[in-house]
Amino acid sequence: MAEKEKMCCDSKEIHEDLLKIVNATMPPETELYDLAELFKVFGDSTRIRILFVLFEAEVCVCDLAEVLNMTQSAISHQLRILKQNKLVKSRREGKSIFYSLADSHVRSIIAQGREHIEED
Amino acid sequence: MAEKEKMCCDSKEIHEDLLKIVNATMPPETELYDLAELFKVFGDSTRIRILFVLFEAEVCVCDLAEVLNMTQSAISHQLRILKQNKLVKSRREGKSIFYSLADSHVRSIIAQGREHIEED
DNA sequence: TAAACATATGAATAAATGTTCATATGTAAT
DNA sequence: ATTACATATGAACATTTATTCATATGTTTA
Repeated sequence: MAEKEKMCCDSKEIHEDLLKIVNATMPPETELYDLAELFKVFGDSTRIRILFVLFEAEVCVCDLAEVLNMTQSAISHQLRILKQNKLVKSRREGKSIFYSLADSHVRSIIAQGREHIEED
Repeated sequence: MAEKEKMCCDSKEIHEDLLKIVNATMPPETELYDLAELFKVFGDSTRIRILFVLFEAEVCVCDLAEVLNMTQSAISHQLRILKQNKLVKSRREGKSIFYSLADSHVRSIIAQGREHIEED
C-alpha cells in the first residue's frame, strides 16, 4: 500500500508541518475569492485612471468620459464594477450622476502599489 | 464654428479646471499601465493562495503544488508571473527551487485588501 | 552515462474580460 | 406630452488569461 502517497521533495515531516500551518492561517475559500475579485478591479488601467480622477474631485460620468477620452458607455460599465466592489459611490444631481471614492482603502492600496513598482 | 465642442454637463469652466488638475496629478501612461499590471497579479485566487503559503514559510514548488492541491505545472506558471512582477524570489537547493516573498509590500497590499472586504 | 526527480515552458483549450453599438431608463426643459 | 440630455445596460466581438498536457531543462544518484 501507500503506493499513491506522494512524498514530495523527499521531506515528509516538513511537509506535514507546512500543511498544519497553512490550514491554520489560510483564510477560507470565499475570502480568498473575494480578495482576488477585489484586486481584479484594480487590475485595469481604465479603472485605475478613473480612480485617479476621483482622487481629485467628485465627477460626473460625462466629465469622466471626456477627461479620460473614452466613450460614456465604456466609463459607465467600469463605474458599475467599481461601485459593485464598493470602491466608489454615486449621487444624483439632476440629470447627472456624480461619482466619488467610497473609502480610504482605495488610496492606500494604490499607494502601496505605486511604492512597489517604483523600486528599481 | 465650435460645433464639435462637447460642452459636457453644461459646465465648461468646471470641466476645464478638472482637466488642469487631472493633467497635473495623473501619473504617466506607463505607470498607470504598470500599476494595473501589478494588481492583475493579485487578482487571481491561485496566486493569492500561493502568497498566503509564502507568508508562512519558504516553500518549494512541489510542496506548494501539494499543499494547494494543484498540478506542478499550474503552480509553476503562476510562480513565473509572481516572480516577473517581483512579488516572490527563488533560490535553488539541489533539485528543488524554493520560493519566498520578495518584499514587504505584498503583505501590506493584501492586508489592505482584506480590510476593505471585511467592512460590513 | 543512464535513470530518476524537480521544475520550467510552449501550445492548445476554455473561460473571463473590456470595449463598442444599439437601446433602454430616468430627468429636465420646451 | 414631446424633445433633449445624462446615464445604464444587454449583446456581440476581440483579447486576455488560467489550466492542462506534453515535453524540455537542469540536478542528483546509481
